[in-house]
Amino acid sequence: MLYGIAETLKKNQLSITDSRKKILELFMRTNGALAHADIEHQSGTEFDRVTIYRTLQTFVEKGIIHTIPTADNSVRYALCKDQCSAGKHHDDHVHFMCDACGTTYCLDHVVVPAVVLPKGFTVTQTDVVISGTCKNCVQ
Amino acid sequence: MLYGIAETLKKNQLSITDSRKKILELFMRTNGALAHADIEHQSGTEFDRVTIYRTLQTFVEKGIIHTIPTADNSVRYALCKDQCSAGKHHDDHVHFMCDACGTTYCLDHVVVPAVVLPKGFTVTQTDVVISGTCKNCVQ
DNA sequence: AATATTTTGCAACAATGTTGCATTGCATTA
DNA sequence: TAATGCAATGCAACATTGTTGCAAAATATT
Ligand SMILES: [Mn+2]
Ligand SMILES: [Mn+2]
Ligand SMILES: [Zn+2]
Ligand SMILES: [Zn+2]
Repeated sequence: MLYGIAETLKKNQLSITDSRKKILELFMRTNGALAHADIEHQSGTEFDRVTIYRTLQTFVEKGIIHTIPTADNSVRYALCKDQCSAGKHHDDHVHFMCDACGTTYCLDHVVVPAVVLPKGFTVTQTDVVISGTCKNCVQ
Repeated sequence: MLYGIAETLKKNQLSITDSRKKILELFMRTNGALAHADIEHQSGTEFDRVTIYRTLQTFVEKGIIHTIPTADNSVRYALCKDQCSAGKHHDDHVHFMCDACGTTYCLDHVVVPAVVLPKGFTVTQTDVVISGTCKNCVQ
């Protein structure tokens, strides 16, 4: 189920470069979502901002990571754990953002509830974003 | 239930200025959410960008409008129809964004479903953002 | 009408994101 | 393994979005 770094890149027909390896590795060892600034500071090497933008965009297109909508409209990314592929994301899980520590979690086992809409509305995608206190911040 | 423009401003201890009147009026006659750019172009008078930012911020603080999280992380605002007040929002309704026309709806009568989270997680706020095709765009 | 308080517009800045292009690095093939 | 073609990177320049300080203007209060 879990693939290595080079393996994941190859499987998605991406050439193996230093930035892609380091950024993907950071996602794999991180518990929670990452913002652009996190990647800029924690990826080990100092990559150009533009390179990071382009790498993230490529990963999203290939179905390696997904973006997360947040209540404060900050952009965050997390690894896709489902069977996502190029152009087709299936990340139907709930996202949780802790008000105390700021961590954003993918709650992969919490299924998004079905919502009944008024007549005439067709659903393509449902995003559930919950904020509150996480399991590490309760006292 | 529906208050006038000056009335709403007074009730929230806001002085009645041209920008606040025009921007609040725009919200009241608009069906759906507004982005900063919409307000800049449709408020009738050309207000400074900064004035618009500050007016929106004030309205959010007073509970006159609320922000809407979107899948594409664009910032949108809509009138609060519930009993929101300074510092306390109660906009527990589902938001819908049409992929065809771009309109963002507050579905005031669609209640946000309860979501059961893992042990240790405490919920403060649940946002449900649905995208798809709206009632005006189905063919 | 005079005064005190708020709000506005401007300028300057910060943060975030995009594009074009020369240089560099990766993958392929000989 | 060396030569080649193609893709990715870094840099510069720019665009968009949002923030802050401050003088001038507008609003509220007396
Ligand atoms: Mn996720
Ligand atoms: Mn709403
Ligand atoms: Zn936490
Ligand atoms: Zn529509």
